[in-house]
Amino acid sequence: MSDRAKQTAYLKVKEAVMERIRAGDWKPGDLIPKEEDLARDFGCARMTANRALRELAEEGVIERRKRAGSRVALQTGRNALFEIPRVDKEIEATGAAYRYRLLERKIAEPAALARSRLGLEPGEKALKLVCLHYANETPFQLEERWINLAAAPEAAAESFQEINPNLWLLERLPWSEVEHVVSAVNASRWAAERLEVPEGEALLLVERRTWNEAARITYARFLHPGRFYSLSAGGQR
Amino acid sequence: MSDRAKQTAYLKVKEAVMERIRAGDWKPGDLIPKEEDLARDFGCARMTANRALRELAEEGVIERRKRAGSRVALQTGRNALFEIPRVDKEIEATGAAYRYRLLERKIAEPAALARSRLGLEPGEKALKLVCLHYANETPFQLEERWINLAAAPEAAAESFQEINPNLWLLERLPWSEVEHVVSAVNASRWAAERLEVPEGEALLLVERRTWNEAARITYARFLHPGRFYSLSAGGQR
DNA sequence: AAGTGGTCTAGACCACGGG
DNA sequence: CCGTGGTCTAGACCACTTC
Repeated sequence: MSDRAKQTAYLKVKEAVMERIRAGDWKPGDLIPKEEDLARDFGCARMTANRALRELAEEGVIERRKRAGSRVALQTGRNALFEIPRVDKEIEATGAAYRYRLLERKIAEPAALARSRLGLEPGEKALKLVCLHYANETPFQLEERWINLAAAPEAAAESFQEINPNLWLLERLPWSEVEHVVSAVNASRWAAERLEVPEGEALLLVERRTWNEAARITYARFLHPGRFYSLSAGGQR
Repeated sequence: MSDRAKQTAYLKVKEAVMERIRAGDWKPGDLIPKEEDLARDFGCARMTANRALRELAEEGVIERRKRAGSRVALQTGRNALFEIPRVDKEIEATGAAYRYRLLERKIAEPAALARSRLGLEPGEKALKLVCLHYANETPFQLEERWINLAAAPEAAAESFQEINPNLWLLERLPWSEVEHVVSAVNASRWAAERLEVPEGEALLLVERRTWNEAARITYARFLHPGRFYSLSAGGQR
């Protein structure tokens, strides 16, 4: 079940809020009490309530906006278990400097594979982006991404010169479903040149599809040279 | 590009610490200044420095222990959460026939890498197994596994001719922690022959470590040709 | 035993953004 | 405009761990 260790005050608040959400007292989209009220109710300082809510927001349980207050996140799913990896954070977590570069941007009809992943009809167009993510000036990830303009029309107006597509999407479109497929491929000449590895080198390919109730949002292929992912899971449940 | 937003004090501290780490001033294992000192140096409150260090610890950049101080994390790469393990029986789930074959079984001292994964001292021995898993008579997975005999002494009496090590372990030893590391490698001649693929073919390598409160149990390397993993995540929990 | 992180408080000012 | 979150402070006590 959940933590019974209600020793620290901010955890008490956090657990209590989660409990109300779990119980259905506060449903997705509902406004929850503001920090000040929570602090009063729990007899703690506002900073304590703040930390509880901040962590819940980081975990995706609630969404917060100034002036508008905190609401239970719409996506029923807990991002706590399945978070979308963020390249920039992963890289910075290793102590390396993160750099992003856009290689290509065009609006075109996707090839058959990408088209089916996005659920588009033949003839429909989408936004294609190709970009490179560097860790300390070394290519770390080559990204090939299609964005469904029907789901994210604002993308057509974004240059993606400065912000990476993943961040841009995360900030704008809530997803409710994600699928990852991981495989290994030999580097094509095209990929090898960009990743600065020998042709034929084994690359880790991660394909990701994201969608919500309304539409398929994006399909992306990430290519990584060498070692990459570390998935860890504790033994609960 | 990293954050230019040095507006907030705790981010200033965080960035500054990361910068020192990146620059190599503070190397993995090094002690970094304590909160109090950082607060003084940056002219902020200790809670502000605390938040900076707390976030760095959450991101895996540093490790903190009471009384012992904060150190630059030793492990350079990790992060990115995914899902919990999967079962080998998924071959059957695809409708293919599953077959298992033991290729090798011996008790020996593991090489350095495996030894450290199992947490053994030089000279200690462990049980090594090599086996192949087939889907419809096609090699699907090549498994190289070390079992810590201190944690699972019964394994020494099991032939593993008929039952695959994963199942055997699952039925006997409850694990509380699992770690997976996924990467891509080019097929060595040895692996290529057994998997019946060309040498140099890109293979998906999954390393798995399993342990419980008492001891490290097993370390396994799984090699897969071609496509392999499919993780999907909706909302649950 | 003592030093360090972990947390807490009761105030405060600011910035963003909904109304 | 003005309420809400975002952050900050200058103290404080506690808990854990190493010494």
